[in-house]
Amino acid sequence: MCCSVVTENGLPRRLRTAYTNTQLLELEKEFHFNKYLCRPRRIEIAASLDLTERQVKVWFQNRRMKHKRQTLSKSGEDGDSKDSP
Amino acid sequence: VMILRSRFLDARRKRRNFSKQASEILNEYFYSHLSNPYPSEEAKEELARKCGITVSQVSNWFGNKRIRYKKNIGKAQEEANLYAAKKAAGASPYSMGPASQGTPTPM
DNA sequence: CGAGCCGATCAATCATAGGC
DNA sequence: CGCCTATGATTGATCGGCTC
Repeated sequence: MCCSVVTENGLPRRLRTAYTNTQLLELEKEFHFNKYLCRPRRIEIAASLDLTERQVKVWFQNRRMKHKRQTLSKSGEDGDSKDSP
Repeated sequence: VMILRSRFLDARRKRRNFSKQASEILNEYFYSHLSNPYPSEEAKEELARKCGITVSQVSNWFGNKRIRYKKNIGKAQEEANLYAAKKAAGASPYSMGPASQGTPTPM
């Protein structure tokens, strides 16, 4: 539905749309504001960035996962024996 | 598409290939579990320790390996399979004991 | 019953390392 | 030295399972 599963010859082909820097910048900005979006806000953002609600929803989910992972690695490693910038 | 991809200079991908030993360990596990190359979280942690890399890196490695292996099948993959099977038989890697990680032989 | 979230994975792509 | 392939990392999107 969202991404044309181009069945050019019977082979499903999902396309990974490349978001523009502007879209990513706005999404990041919003994410810093809230980690979770309410429906109205999602609709608003989707419209302003020309993305579907689903894409915005998925972007936030992936972003949360990424955030969790980064947080985990930063505090997850105890007195390891490594550098420290 | 070439003008807008700097990604604000992501401090990304300053990668370094894994050590030969780490690759050996990962490949041995992969080929000895070809029917289900999906290590559990615990197995990933153990592999990560043995390889001296992070669990995320282990996940990345398996993700890449599965896809790239699938994209070949019938190539040197067969050979790699034999190579791994031979090693598994010759040496005594793991092949079990997910909970018993007593790894007295780091190499 | 359906919507959103999480965790894992897929799949395509980016960017660099390494071999020739 | 440049070119080409191998390889690690990133990320848009999907899948199954769970919660509400």
